[in-house]
Amino acid sequence: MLERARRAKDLPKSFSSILGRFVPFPATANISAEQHGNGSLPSVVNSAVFHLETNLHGPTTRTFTGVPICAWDMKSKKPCNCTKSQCLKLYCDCFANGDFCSNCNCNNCYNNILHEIERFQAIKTYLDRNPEAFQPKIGKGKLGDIKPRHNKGCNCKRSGCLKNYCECYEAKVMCSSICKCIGCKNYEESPDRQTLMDLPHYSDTGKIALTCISWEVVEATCACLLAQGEEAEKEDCSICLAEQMILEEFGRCLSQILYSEFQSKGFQME
DNA sequence: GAGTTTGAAACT
DNA sequence: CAGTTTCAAACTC
Repeated sequence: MLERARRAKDLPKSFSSILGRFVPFPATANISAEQHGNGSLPSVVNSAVFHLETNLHGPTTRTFTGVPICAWDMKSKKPCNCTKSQCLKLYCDCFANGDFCSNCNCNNCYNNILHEIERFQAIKTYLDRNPEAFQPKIGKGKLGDIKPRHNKGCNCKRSGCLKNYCECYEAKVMCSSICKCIGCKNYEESPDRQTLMDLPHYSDTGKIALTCISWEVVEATCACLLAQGEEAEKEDCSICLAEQMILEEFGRCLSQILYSEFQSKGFQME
């Protein structure tokens, strides 16, 4: 995989920029609407990447544990139910996480490849307003802090920050000094919080946290996919075949990633 | 499943 | 920047 990645490093910059879509925001957002719409990007790669994004639900920066250890989450993306936002506002979780909508229950959805111009325009609008609009909400906290915290803090008034209405609680992080919540019970020594934590549903049983997907691994994977896309173009393959080749390459990369992960955790692989 | 509550996002 | 409205998710019944 690394050797393939090294070869792919020599690819033209435009390829790399479009595959930036394969890594989470804000890298995705670096592509302007003009760049995207000029038709110079390889449609084969473009379309395959879209399929990867929509069918595999990755990448996403939101993790169930609230600790964005890696960009990809094993958990499937939760479908949204937007009715009025066209899924192009931050109300929409899919859009806010940098995902396309897929298998959602939304109405009049524009958060898909069919409306990419509108989608990119919306992204651009938000980034102009706030360059960190698509950054993960849970960050590491102040320099030197070990524990993660909500980057903006919450403003809860009635939930005591012990219900999923609260973004801190939902992300399983403590409220911090930047929160403006009233009647907060979401702090380390809180007896109410302790009671909730003792309930069985709180713990994430059966989940596998991927810790091995570093940026280097993501980059290497993207490089492999690019190499495959380029090869497909060189051989003048049909779009369908090219997509298949890229997807198969992705499968191989994924296998290797999971293999390394399981090995590092001491699981026996068949 | 329908209705209510909640708080973030958007708007004024 | 503060107050209000809109929105979608969480929650309750």
